[in-house]
Amino acid sequence: MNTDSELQNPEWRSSCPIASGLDILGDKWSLIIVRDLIEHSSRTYSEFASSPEGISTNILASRLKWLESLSIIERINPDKPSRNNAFQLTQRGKALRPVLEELGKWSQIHLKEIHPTIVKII
Amino acid sequence: MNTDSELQNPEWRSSCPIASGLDILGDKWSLIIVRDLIEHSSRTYSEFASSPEGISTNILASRLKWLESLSIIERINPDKPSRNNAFQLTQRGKALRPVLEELGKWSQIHLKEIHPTIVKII
DNA sequence: CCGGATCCTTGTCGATACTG
DNA sequence: CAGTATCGACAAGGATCCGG
Repeated sequence: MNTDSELQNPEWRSSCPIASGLDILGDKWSLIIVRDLIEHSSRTYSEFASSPEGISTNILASRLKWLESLSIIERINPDKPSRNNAFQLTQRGKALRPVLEELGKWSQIHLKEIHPTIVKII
Repeated sequence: MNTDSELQNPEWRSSCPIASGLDILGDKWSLIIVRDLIEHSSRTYSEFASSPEGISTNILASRLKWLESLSIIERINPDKPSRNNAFQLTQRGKALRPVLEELGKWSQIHLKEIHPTIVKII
């Protein structure tokens, strides 16, 4: 998904909106990052890393770059870098909330039999 | 995701519903299969394979098994096998429709600048 | 033909160690 | 603290083969 050359240049499998959304967000981590930013509104690198799902640092860095290049997230302080410079959702990112809400609702209803300890978070 | 030993036995990263939904559906192909079954209500192996996204046959077979083991899809004729035995959504699978609708809406609005040929399908 | 299984190559993931 | 480097494991993709 994210060899440097592909940053900001996704490969579209088709013109279907659903497939195109999955071209960008169809992996195990991107929407977890968005979820964290819906819950907390602002998050640093190490706060992402401490989420219970346990993303590893290289994957986290690559996903943050990816989502930033797509204007789904942004650095709160665009210049002066790194150290304690947290991320937040853009408008485009905030608009993903209904997607995550519907997914969360579906999971709570339909996964509780096979995943007994599932609980509401968002 | 789908070594034989893991069929029907997903690994849950956390108790968060969103993360759990992504544990099952967070890849590039599973929701494409669900989308096809929302559009067409019934589909054979080769019909899936002919969708514009171009899934390869080994990935398709593995995802169909995976989704079937999770009772998201099912064979229309449970016994008498294979040959032209199409798949359909279960209730659990049909309940994913709002998730796909929200994703499709988001993509149409927010991806059209970077993906000019995006069009509505579902 | 259709529904896969198999083989092989390439790419991506993920753990851990390390650096500015 | 915010990443990058490295390396092994595994998944994706393409091509081809096979049984009914």
